[in-house]
Amino acid sequence: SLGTPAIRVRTTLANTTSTVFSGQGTEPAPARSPRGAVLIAGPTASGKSALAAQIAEAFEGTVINTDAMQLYAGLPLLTAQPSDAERAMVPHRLYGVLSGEERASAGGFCRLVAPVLQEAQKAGRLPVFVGGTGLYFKALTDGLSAIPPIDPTIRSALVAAVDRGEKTALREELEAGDPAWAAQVTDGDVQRLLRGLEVLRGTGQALSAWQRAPRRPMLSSPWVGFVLEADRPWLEARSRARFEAMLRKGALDEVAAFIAATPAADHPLRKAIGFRELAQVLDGQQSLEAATEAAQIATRRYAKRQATWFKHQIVAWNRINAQFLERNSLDIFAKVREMG
RNA sequence: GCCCAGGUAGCUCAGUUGGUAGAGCAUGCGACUGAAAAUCGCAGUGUCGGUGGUUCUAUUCCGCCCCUGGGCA
Repeated sequence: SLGTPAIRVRTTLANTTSTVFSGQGTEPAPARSPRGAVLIAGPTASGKSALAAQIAEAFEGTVINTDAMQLYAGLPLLTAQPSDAERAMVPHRLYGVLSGEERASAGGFCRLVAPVLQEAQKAGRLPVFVGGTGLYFKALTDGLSAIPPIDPTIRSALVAAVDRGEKTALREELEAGDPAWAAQVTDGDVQRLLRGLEVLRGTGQALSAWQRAPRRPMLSSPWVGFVLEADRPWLEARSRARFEAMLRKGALDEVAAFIAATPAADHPLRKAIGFRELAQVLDGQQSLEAATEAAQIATRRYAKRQATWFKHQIVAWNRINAQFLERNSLDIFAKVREMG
């Protein structure tokens, strides 16, 4: 139907079925992958994992996770990690590699990426980064400031101070030591308040000063970025279907098993969308219908935050309508080919 | 049928000793340099159940009616 040797991209819900090319052998899979890297960002449930797997398969690439929650092991279903079928199709890296003892961060992500990237390049495989975490993409393309790791006891001391109600004093400390950063941090934003202070205390230098220094991007070679976009009703219908599919595949049991195995209340996966909602179902505090509805709302809000980020923070990428991936696939593949 | 408690934003509710109203959540928009599926900021919206009365003025007081929940019969 596409006239040329067809690359047919079929998106799937919930990363269930693997997607296929129906090129009947005519698709000229390049013998060598193009140099560089492919980046695919998009809101949840937009079909980016499937697209990434497709591109990686066609260009002999390696899919590299660029999603904070998917970095963790423990809730592969709920965090929508690629299915076994997709993983069998093509190498996937950095999915479920952290226990939760080791916490993800933008810097930690970069440290994880470095060897994976090197390995792919050495093997001549095209790195295909996919995920929904805008900050991680920014770290890849723009780099982070070279702030050394901060002694975690500094953070704990700060958290303890906040718990003691000393926020005002902390705020004053930040304003004195790093006025530029303090000006950007709203009163309610404890997370950024603490970050500013831990850098100040840990390095003796203001975070804003670190940030003024030039940064080195993770990706030095050429790359192409794609941002998937979609109408909200379309996206919402898909995310609803995906959540229901997760439930059918045992998301509730997965959450129960996770809680049993990992009681730590501060485990990062507890912030995964749908976790709290399903935990409440297990506790009998909420019906499954109510939980589904609540998870849906959380997902919608998350998708909006992602869209805002991609719209304003990631400007130079190719915008792709996720609703017509098939129609756009030739264009996408062409852009990947042209990159090198 | 009687008694009681309610009917205020999309939802849950607060409030006005009479001068046409607010919080949280939701929604919309936005910010974003090591927690980012995180964290945070800004912004709508209301015939205050209906109707009659008292009053300069009623969402607020009074009567009647309607609806919801509980109790008694």
